[in-house]
Amino acid sequence: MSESTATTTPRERYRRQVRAEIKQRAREQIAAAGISALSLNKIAKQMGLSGAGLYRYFTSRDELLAELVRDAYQSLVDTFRAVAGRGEGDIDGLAHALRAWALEDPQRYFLVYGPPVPGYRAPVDLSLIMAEIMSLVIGACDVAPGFSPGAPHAVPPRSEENRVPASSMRLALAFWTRLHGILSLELSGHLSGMGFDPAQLYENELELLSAG
Amino acid sequence: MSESTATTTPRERYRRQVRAEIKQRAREQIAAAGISALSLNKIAKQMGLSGAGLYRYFTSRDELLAELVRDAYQSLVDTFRAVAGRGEGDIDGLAHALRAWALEDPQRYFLVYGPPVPGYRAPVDLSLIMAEIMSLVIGACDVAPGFSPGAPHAVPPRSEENRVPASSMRLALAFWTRLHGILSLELSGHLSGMGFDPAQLYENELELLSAG
DNA sequence: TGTACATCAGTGAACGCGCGTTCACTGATGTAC
DNA sequence: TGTACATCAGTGAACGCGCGTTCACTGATGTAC
Repeated sequence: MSESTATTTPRERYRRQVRAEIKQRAREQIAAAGISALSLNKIAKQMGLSGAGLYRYFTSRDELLAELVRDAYQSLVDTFRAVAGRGEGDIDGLAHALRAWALEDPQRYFLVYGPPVPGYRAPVDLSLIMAEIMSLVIGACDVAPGFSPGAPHAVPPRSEENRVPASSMRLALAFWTRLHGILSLELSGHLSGMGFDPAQLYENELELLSAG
Repeated sequence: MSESTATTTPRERYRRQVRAEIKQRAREQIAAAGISALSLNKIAKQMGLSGAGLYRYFTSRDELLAELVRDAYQSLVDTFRAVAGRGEGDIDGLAHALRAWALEDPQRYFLVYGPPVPGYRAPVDLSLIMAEIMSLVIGACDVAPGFSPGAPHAVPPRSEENRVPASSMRLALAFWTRLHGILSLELSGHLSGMGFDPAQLYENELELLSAG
């Protein structure tokens, strides 16, 4: 009645809702048994739909999978943006957000940083999201205290063409590779049973990065 | 005739040869399209066998896959052993061997360090191999020059019970996580197109590790 | 050296299965006048 | 408010496919005496 301010019709709302539920079930399947276990028919069955019904919402399994990957990227950039918006977009803030994001859903992490399907080409908008992620990281490293992780003859990226100082770029790379090193080993189970806490290891590396 | 010194019968030799070829084709399939593309029937077809014929050599697809994983682990420990045997088993030697091993066959790398199948339990002998790999790394870090990657309140593994100094352990962990960080990002394509050379980045981190 | 038997590689047909996807359709919901 | 039409969610049957795996079998290779 007086809810004419809604920009979406009931049908649109319903559609979005069903799409969301499909993706949710898909994520659960992937979390439970890996990407190859993703099955449209199983999702339909879980939702009480016929298998064919799903094709009202996704034109193919590949499209669904592509959207899951997209969402995974998007959720990381959203997380980083939120942290930055709260004024906590420094090295520490981003690092803790990254770890929380990774642990919250390991399969989502691997959707982004796991082994690529050989021959798969990431669409352009994904590259843009990745670029934004990196630029947030570089921004955090830009205002960080002096840090020199490189040896004298280190070869940083040629940065004369953009305005990122070489030292910031080096710090950003160290940030990114070191933290992902811990996360990827931890999430693939290669740090467990070694008698120490991965979280502490993470904090260790983080302190080194924050205050060279 | 006079070749009675051979400990293997011709049949055994042939068997080993065919098994090796099956595994080789399997590796090629995985390298070309990922683990899920591994198909016994396709392998058989490639070799001019009927699909059923393969079951003389592997009792199931899972057994084949398990052997590939085993071989992957084994090839890394063999590589490390060889380097150590040549007297180059220091931090530098192991690091370069690790990188060469990873780049030589990225899918093999992911077989070991990629996303685990949720619910899969590694057999005991794999744990032993992993332990040997880590002990070679720790050994290299043991004789390395003084290094303190940890902040004052770092929490290294409790090492009173074994004989690995805490500082060696800390160095070994930094070695392992930092190098894998670069490798896993590089192999999943997340360092490309950023205008710098991953190999140089690797050398940078390595120098930091070798000479704190 | 020759014969009798056991071992083993490999075949071909068949199994059930679950998959993604298409198609013609029904019935409910929304829209225009 | 009522009628005529268009839109769209969802069904059910069917498609071809490739998969892993089993089974009874043939024929070649090795072994024992």
